[in-house]
Amino acid sequence: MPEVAKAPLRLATWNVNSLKIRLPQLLSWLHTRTVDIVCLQETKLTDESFPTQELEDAGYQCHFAGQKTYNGVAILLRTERLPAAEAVLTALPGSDDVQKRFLALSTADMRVVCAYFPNGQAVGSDKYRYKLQWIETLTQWLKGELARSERLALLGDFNIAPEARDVHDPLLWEGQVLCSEPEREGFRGLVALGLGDAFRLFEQPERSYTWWDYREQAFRRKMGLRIDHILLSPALSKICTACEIDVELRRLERPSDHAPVVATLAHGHGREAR
DNA sequence: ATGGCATGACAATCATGA
Repeated sequence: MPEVAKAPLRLATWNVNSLKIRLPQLLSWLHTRTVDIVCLQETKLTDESFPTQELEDAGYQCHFAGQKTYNGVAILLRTERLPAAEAVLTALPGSDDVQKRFLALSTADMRVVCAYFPNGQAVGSDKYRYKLQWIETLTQWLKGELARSERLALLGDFNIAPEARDVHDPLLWEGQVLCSEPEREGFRGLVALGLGDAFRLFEQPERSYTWWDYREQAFRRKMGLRIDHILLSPALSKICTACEIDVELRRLERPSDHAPVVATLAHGHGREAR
């Protein structure tokens, strides 16, 4: 049966490294790109200081889970396009984590999960063990969530470069944090739930990365890692028509060290025929 | 030599990031 054509739905994830500093860039980006769902990490803002008014004025409904100084996540929903969020979760169930790294909500018959994975600091450290445990808890929760929601998207800063081609110098990074085998196993565990790496659904340029160190002119020298990802359940992978990294934001004055990743879905609310 | 930036908290450096 014929289906009414709808404008594509665009989902994005961006580690802003301080929303206070990056708000002008975010507003300008939202103004020039059409993105419907925006997941942000490292807002570094308490909920009281979240720039709700500015973002509502820009046409977005705001959901956030923040804390002072570190971490902090948010999901922006384009009001004109999307119904109000439901079933909002501001903490990862099964975790007693005080760090604000997780936010989930439902809109347009879709479960959207925004995640800021722990960095891990160094292989073998306490923070590394915390990272692996956090990934395990997320994976277990997602397993149940996928049983309930056919249409699910996991977006965020995973702090994992899944494969050698996601690393500018695989030998230099071999076994290091962000690239170690246990972390990559964690990533593959998420994929094993049925989640597809939207970026790898398509042919991509070589040396595609989402993070470059502020030091050593790493961006200019293409010394990056692909650690920010959009993972889609099978029903969403099927309607995903594009996924790209918006490197232009890394070129700006006073940039975040991460660039956004944007995925396009062929239609928004339309259910797949059954 | 393990830093080099950047950010926030805080008031000279220090924790953290990746």
